[in-house]
Amino acid sequence: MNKSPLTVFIENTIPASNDTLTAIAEHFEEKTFRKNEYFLKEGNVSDSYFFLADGCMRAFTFDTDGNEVTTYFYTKNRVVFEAASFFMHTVSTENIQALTDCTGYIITFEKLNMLFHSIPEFREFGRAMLVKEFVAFKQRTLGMINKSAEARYENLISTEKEIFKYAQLKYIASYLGITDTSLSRIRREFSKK
Amino acid sequence: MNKSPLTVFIENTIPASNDTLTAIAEHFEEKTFRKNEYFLKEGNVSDSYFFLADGCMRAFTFDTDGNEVTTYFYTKNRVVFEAASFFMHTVSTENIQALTDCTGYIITFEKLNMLFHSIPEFREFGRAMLVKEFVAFKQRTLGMINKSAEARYENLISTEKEIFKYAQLKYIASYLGITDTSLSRIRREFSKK
DNA sequence: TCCATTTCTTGCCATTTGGCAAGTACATTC
DNA sequence: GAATGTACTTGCCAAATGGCAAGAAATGGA
Repeated sequence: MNKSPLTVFIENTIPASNDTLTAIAEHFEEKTFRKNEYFLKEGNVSDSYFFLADGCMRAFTFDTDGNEVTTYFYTKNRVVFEAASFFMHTVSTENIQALTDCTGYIITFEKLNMLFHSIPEFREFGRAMLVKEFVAFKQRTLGMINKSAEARYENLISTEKEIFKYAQLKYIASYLGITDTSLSRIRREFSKK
Repeated sequence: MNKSPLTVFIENTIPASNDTLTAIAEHFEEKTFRKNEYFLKEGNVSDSYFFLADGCMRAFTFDTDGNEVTTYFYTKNRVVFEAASFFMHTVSTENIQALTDCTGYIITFEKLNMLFHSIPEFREFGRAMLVKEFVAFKQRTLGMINKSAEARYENLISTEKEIFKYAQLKYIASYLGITDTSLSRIRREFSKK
């Protein structure tokens, strides 16, 4: 079983010896999701931490009018989990669904906690992953403010081109906070340039 | 020195005995900020954790066009710190400034860490405060999406009325993601109802 | 391969929000 | 209390975005 992308990811979060990294990685299990399958359904607790080795997922929720709103896209070599639910053990208001067939490595909250206790170097990982998620989320959010829809689109396509390969435009539109109609028009203007 | 609001706040984050709470509170120092004084300036590291007993502060940054954007308002009985900078020890891109004269209790990152080690019950506080911040930030953000400016305004005035007592409308406008002109018009329509 | 379904695009027009500039209200200072 | 400055409001028009419906393109079965 080749877990190399996983160990690289762990190493980027907290430095550790190769032996330790391998030992940690051993506790993850291979896991696949089929296209459209749910990683997390709202109303449940997000109690798994999933390293996405290949494929694409999206998180979404519903606004007050009942419209689906995509809140995030997960791509290759990133982890998938809903931090608020995961760390608070509260039910999630978000859904996470596979946009393509996905493969990766999964571990439960419980097992992860066990590892924190048994492997000292790994202890800081829990906090580090939380901080990482938070900072990324905040930057993403602040980077969106006070920009036109077109600017947000250009930013997304230049930084996350992969998403456009897998996600429907209507999902991308709601992620950008606009309608699919508007996104279509923005793309037309953009392609003229 | 009456630190009661502070101990109540700590207790709400992690349950602990009264003696422990008092012991923890003892390590905070009284601190005041004058109106317009900065708690944090961009380019510096947010290394203090400030419990705001009275007054109002705001966080702001600048968008790509150089316009000031208010990102948060801090009110009575909440804590003030910039989580990303605080936990990562990186320089902050945000400013935090007092909107009124403020009083409260402050503690440094270093001292807080010391307390985590010396008071076992307090250990989880660091993680808990991070999770709390994250969840609050995420809810705030998601609550804003796909709502009209007027709906965002109505939501703010009903949940955070206090802010309107202290903050200039132009700050509130940029927090809501609109211009002061638009906010003024929204308020006119709103007051007709 | 053909049909049905879904996704995406487009035209038309409505609504929301912004930009600017002028005017008003309010506060501060001398 | 007059002068100054800042915050806020308003009118006018422009720009951005949305809503709807129809059509085009892509996709997925059978």
